Amino acid sequence: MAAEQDGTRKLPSIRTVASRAGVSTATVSNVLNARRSVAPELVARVRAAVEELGYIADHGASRLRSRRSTVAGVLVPDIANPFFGMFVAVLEEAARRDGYDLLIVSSGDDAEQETARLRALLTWRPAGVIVIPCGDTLAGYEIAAAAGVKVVAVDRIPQGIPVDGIGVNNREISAEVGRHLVARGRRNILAVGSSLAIGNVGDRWAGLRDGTEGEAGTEMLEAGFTLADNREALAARLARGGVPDALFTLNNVATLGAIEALQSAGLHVPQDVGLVGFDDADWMHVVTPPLTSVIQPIEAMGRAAWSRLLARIGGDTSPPQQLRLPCRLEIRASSALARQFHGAAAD
Amino acid sequence: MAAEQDGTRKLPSIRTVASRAGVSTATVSNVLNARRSVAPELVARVRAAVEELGYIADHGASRLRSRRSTVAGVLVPDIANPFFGMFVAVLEEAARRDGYDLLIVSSGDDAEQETARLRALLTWRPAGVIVIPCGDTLAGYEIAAAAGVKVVAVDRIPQGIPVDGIGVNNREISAEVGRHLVARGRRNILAVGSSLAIGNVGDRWAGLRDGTEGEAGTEMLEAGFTLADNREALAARLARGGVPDALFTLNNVATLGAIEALQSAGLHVPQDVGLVGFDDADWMHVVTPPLTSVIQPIEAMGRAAWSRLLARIGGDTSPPQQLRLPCRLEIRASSALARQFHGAAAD
DNA sequence: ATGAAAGCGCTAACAG
DNA sequence: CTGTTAGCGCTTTCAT
Repeated sequence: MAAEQDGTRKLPSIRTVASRAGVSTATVSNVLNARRSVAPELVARVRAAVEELGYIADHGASRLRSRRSTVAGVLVPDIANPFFGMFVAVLEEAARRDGYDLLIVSSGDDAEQETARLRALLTWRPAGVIVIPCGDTLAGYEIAAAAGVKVVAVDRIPQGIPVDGIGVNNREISAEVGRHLVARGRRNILAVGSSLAIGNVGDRWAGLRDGTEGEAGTEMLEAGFTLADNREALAARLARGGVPDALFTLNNVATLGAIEALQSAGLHVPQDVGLVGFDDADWMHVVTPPLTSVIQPIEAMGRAAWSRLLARIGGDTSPPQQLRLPCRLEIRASSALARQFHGAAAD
Repeated sequence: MAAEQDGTRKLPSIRTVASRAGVSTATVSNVLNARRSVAPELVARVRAAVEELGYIADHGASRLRSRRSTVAGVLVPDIANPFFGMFVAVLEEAARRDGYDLLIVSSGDDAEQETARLRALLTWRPAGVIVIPCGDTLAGYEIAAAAGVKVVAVDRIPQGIPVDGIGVNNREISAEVGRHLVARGRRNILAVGSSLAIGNVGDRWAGLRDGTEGEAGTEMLEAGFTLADNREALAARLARGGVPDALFTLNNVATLGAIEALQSAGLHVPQDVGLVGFDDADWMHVVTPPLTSVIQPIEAMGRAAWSRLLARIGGDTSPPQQLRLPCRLEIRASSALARQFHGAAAD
């Protein structure tokens, strides 16, 4: 826990500024927050004093008295995952422009941690919280609700809870992936995702079946959350035989794990196995072959999430909204026709 | 700025808990913070009241009165960059275990933003700040110092400022890269980094020259901070002719940009050009060919940074320490011996 | 338009 | 061991 802070020099407070400018603390506050109009001369004196003293207002004290918070919480599964990192970056930019700072915490895809971290966030009395839940039921939602803290869920939209949700058209775009693979001659598709306990995974899996109905066999592999888990789960599946002629990896970790497992198994993409990944990343353009992937509108999601939260903070009491933003399927060589490549290799 | 928060139900305060438990607020505080010993029975009553009311202490108010802060600031160039994302993840884990929460902000590799964001952090009166500076002079350091906020610099260690610094052995490991490339028959090495204004870049460049002295020609290309900048700067350089027989990319963005530029130019790795990158990432194992890269001890850096900061917060007033952690050169195929291919004219 | 004073939720100092 | 009281830095009445 926090240790003593003996080195903390006493900072100038609003009182220091007030006495230096020869005004009351109320006037300083009004100058700094532009809430009531103040005579130009006093404004100048206050600004000068602030400058000379290097005064920096204490947002905590300000929030305590005014009951207005300018900090928002962000809860993501893992800040080290580039997908979430990019999302947080967008969020930060948007929040900053509206004068908010961000408390960012990770749940590690663990429901218990999710609740614990959410509680930790609430101790700072944020105006709102943007959360990418672990599962389909936002653990600890009631706590936030009871605290009057606005919640916006992103990516994974929790069921049966009255919160705004921002997600993508998982099922539709996955159906498109299914049709694409069928059109490329794939007849035996293995979907690889973390866990069907996650709605997104279920939707993507369902979408794949929509798009392949009657045209190709499908199979689902729940491969866990870490890179190592994914690699090993798929390796084990491939070792069991009945190798599929296409893989649809349902998130970026699964995609990387699949590439590793395929390389270990000596299977070639796209000749032996076609590959389409959900989530795009810069490196997917430069692997051999370049990866066909579903590009999520991360920036739009971040901006939408923030503007929704801001609206709620501002008092919007309309019914919970759910927004599904469209993804785009970027077709590259990893899902090309198998025969094309066989022919090319033979020549 | 912050809007009204009309929806904010009034939360139970420490007074609510106290009256429900039939004790004073001081006793509640003592139970919750374990600062003074309290009779077992009262402890039980307080805990029960906390539970029933769903009480969550207000850290802001607590900090205001106690002058002990349990929040730390983190300032990185870009949270979307996986390198920084991983670093922040390590930091978060370490901080959490010590009861601290993290305010995370990005500077966008812009010195002006760096100062602005640092100021924003200080409004929350953090116990300390961990910063990865943009350049070699931590803009706005005085502000933090004046506020008595402890600062630890990571990755890029600022010069002429009395702060603790955690970095890596850039020069030594880069010399090793140089020797490695020479041993693999490379005689004409191009280093690609963001800008020599950054000490790390300068050190890595110097290290390369150390390791190649008299054995190979070297050249430095300052390619900027974004992926697009890097790709284009290198493409332009390659188009000018005099193509080198090896590239040493000085950070992960440069590495990706280099791969893209080489692919566009139709140059093959390692036949035409050998490639070694500073910074490792999971995807570098699965590209063709796998990339030789310098692995930074991110986890150790994060932990060292946190423990340094914690020590300072705890009152450590020893002279500023600089820690240089060792990197490891992971040799893969991208820096293998060039075959008898001769696309690259070593001039 | 400005100032004086109260009080946000909490903990520290002081009594008992 | 426990309660009472003051006050952290700020914003907001309420007077003027």
